[in-house]
Amino acid sequence: EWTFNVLINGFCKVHKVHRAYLLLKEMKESGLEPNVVTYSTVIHGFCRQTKVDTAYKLFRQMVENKCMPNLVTYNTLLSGLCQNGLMDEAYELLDEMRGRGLEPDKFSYDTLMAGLCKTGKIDMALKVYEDNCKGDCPPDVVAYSTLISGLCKADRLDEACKLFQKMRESSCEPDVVTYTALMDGLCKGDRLREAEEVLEAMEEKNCAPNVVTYSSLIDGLCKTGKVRDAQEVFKRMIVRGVEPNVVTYNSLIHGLCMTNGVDSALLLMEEMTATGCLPDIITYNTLIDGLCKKGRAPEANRLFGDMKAKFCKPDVITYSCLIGGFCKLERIDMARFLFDDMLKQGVLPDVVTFSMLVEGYCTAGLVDDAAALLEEMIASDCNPDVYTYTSLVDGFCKAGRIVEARKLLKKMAKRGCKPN
RNA sequence: GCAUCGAAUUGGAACAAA
Repeated sequence: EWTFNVLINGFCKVHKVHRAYLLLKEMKESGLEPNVVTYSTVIHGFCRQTKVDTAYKLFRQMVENKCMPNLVTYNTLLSGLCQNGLMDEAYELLDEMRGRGLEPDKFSYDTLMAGLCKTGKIDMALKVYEDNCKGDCPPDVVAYSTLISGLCKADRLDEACKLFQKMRESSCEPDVVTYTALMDGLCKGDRLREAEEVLEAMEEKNCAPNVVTYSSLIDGLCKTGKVRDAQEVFKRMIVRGVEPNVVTYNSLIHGLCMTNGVDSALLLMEEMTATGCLPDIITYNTLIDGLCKKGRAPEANRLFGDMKAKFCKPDVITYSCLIGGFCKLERIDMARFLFDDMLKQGVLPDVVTFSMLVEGYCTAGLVDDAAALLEEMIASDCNPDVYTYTSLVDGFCKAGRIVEARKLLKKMAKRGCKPN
């Protein structure tokens, strides 16, 4: 049994949930009953593939087989719901567990708070925290890190700093995740002085920065226009024996692309490959976008070919960047070709893809085609947003067709999209 | 403890400016 569980967990960890599930069935067929750990492991596997409904099916199956879910099982499902923003269902599940006499533990609360932060309900997360401060499940380092990260993402940096302070007063030691979350927020908010203080505090506590800490710092520096400094940090991390990973490279590549350095960025991709760090879809998308923004869509198209040759499957972002790139060059034929190609490849265009093409048609003077595309979009169940409408309104205006522009303005309001 | 929680990376509009 133990052997099966270890093996099943291994398959889940390498994203082979299906094989894990087959093993579970094989176990049953050979007369060995899967236990609560087996089920929880596979449920976790499904949850991390965002297949929550499949996870639920297995959950019901385990109950049918008279295997009682425990706290870990519930927490696993809870996490699956929270990661997918299904907070109402999460609360229901919490009630259900209480009903079965399973009191939520710190894992449950930490999971819940993470879900609330992720869905923008940070104040509710803070409420959970405050209640727990009074109750018998005091916040741990994970709770604090979750909330600090959430406050940062909600642009509430001062509150994040205050909470960090409170944490230290409450004798709960921050760890590398806590420091990194706060430093990341401060960097992105362009409060570098304070970010440095956090790094110094880390050093004092002998808490070593890891690859996430450095990557986050590099990204923050890039996003606030300090690519040179980011490059210095990149060198420093290597000196200190922390190996850059694909995220580190991607951040720097993005920074270079945004600052006239697309060619250096391309070189950096070569360099990463040479050091055995393989580019992923984000690397390719970043570079394709960088080239497109510089009016170098044909080169981006070649990179698009490279990525496919390396079995990196283009996604909706890849296509959107390319479509935008060719629209910018007013090569609307090529843009449309790519749009049809993505449909053929089974990649669904989203509101961004459509909007770029609508804009492309407009700038190429093909306002009627743009209007037709808007209809096509609605027909394919993709809701236009302010961006889409604004492009088309602008297209009509620039073509001197003010009456139609006004009509469209009314239409968008009628469709529940408020003009800004 | 054979299973559950927290931190980093990619795409779109108008106006103004050139």
